[in-house]
Amino acid sequence: MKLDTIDKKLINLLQEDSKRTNKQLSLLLNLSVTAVFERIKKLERAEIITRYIAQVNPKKVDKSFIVFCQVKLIQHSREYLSVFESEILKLDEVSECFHISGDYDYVLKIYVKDMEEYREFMVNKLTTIKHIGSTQSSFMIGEVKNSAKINV
Amino acid sequence: MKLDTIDKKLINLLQEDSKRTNKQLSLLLNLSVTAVFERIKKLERAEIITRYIAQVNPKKVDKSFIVFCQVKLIQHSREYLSVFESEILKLDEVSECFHISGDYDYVLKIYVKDMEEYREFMVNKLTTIKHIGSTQSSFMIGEVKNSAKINV
DNA sequence: ACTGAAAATGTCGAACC
DNA sequence: GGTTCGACATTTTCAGT
Repeated sequence: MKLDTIDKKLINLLQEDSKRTNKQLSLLLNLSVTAVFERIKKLERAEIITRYIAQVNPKKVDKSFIVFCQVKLIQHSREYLSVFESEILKLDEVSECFHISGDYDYVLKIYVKDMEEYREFMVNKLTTIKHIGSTQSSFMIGEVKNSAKINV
Repeated sequence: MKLDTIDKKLINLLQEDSKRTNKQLSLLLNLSVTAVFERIKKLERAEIITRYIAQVNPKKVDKSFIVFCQVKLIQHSREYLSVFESEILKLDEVSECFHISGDYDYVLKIYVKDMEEYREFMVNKLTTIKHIGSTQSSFMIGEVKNSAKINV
């Protein structure tokens, strides 16, 4: 699907705040309410906008200990990869997991309450997964930018 | 604020799909529409739910080249940190940036079109920032999990 | 893409358990 | 804390042009 300037603006606006009403958007974009409505539906149908979510403040829900954990497997056979990946999907603490190039195979973003809970997670969950070679954890000290936005 | 089981369920549901209507939520939670409405307002007022956003498919908007870039500064003085951080905020390609412990100081999540655009970004934007010691880029090969969710 | 109108939801007060 | 009821405002949705 081809996107014009208005589509791009609309996508950016909805990535910042999806609770804006079509009326508000229509004013920002100089369109009618219906035109906005139709553009959004088109973006949804084209799966350019995939979903709408609420964002939660980790500090207020006892998940302020945030860790980036890199994982290396002992081998890179298809089987090892898929065992690891399907186990990761089951772990609630893991919010994101990406297969990456470089020294390590995966990077995980993990939300827990504190170091103790992280230790529990590592010992009883993550490192019980088969075929893990090594891991390296980086703890989040501060959040500089967390836009969750792809600027188009 | 103290959260009961229903609050937690509600938070998880809204993190998965914030477009659910209060009516749908009321059925899922065995509450009245009004009760759902009031709980959500309370969560918003308490800033437990901070905002609502649309998620975009990077492949459909020409941003399928995703990079985790770790950055090390040459020194850790307050001044160097804040110069770096304020420069990062200006870069549209950087969706997320966190200050982390460990070998590197920061990790960045970057969305661009392709390797060429990434090279442009590195040469003309990122590495022109003062006080950067070294960087290390990991390219995303695959997405295993991208829930953007904090399970409570 | 627009206008206009119907249908669905959101919002909130009141009375009550 | 929870409920139902009711009413109005707002928004979504869709015909027709």
